[in-house]
Amino acid sequence: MKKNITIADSELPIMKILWEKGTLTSPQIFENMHGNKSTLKTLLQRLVTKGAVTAKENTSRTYLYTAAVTQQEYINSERKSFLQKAFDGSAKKMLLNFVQEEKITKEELQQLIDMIEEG
Amino acid sequence: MKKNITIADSELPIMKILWEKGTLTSPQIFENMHGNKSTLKTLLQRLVTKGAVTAKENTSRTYLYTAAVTQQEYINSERKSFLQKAFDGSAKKMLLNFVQEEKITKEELQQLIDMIEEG
DNA sequence: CAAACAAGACTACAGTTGTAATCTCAAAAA
DNA sequence: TTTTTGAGATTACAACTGTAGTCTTGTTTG
Repeated sequence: MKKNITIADSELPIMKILWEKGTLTSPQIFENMHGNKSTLKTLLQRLVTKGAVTAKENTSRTYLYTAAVTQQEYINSERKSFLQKAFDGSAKKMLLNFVQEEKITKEELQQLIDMIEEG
Repeated sequence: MKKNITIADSELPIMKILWEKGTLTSPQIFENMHGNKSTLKTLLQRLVTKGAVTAKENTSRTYLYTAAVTQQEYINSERKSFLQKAFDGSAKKMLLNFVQEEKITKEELQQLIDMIEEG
């Protein structure tokens, strides 16, 4: 059974950097970010503990950090959770709602259809 | 400034019943649900404390509960949060992802366009 | 009226989250 | 070599969550 790794909102910025840049040392991660260093260290630590990020020994006393959960896995998990909570799991209901709330235009829908047809 | 009321996952089933049925007593809420009664009481209590549900005195010692946050408000809040976390706030990116992941078909997109055109 | 019932109030408790300070100690700098 | 630095480890702590038990007391039942 695969354990369900949850990425907290505060931890997400770190994941985004790792998804974008690949493998980095902690200073490299942090220089791409704002916020209190101590807090960031804690969040990175937690991600490692959870298994969302792997830490491979680099020089003694430092590590190279890499995302162990892919962005698509994260998105899939968030999508499922969102659809379930707000639309009983139905992507169709959601779409309808987005259209009604005007978060999506007819033009955008048409572009997608065109995209699909082009393959 | 409006306070940001957060509805926890465990509390959502109660909200869903209130959204569906309107105003109910706690026994009426609970008879529509599964789960430990004591836990449900706690969750209902928390919803009242948060202001997500209002409790109007009924007979002495009992209340009538009503959702104070609408389902659409909840959905909007979840939508914003989901789009932000997974797609930098872009509904378009999300749609593209759904199409790629085959959560939405060309036919469904076409139906929506037709719906918009009919008004 | 006495006993049982139960809605709501109060208490409990561990895990997660957001936020951050302090401690350790090897490596870099002076 | 002595000092400084800083990555990582450890500790802190309150709010929120998930889950559930106990206490109070008015109401219902026998």
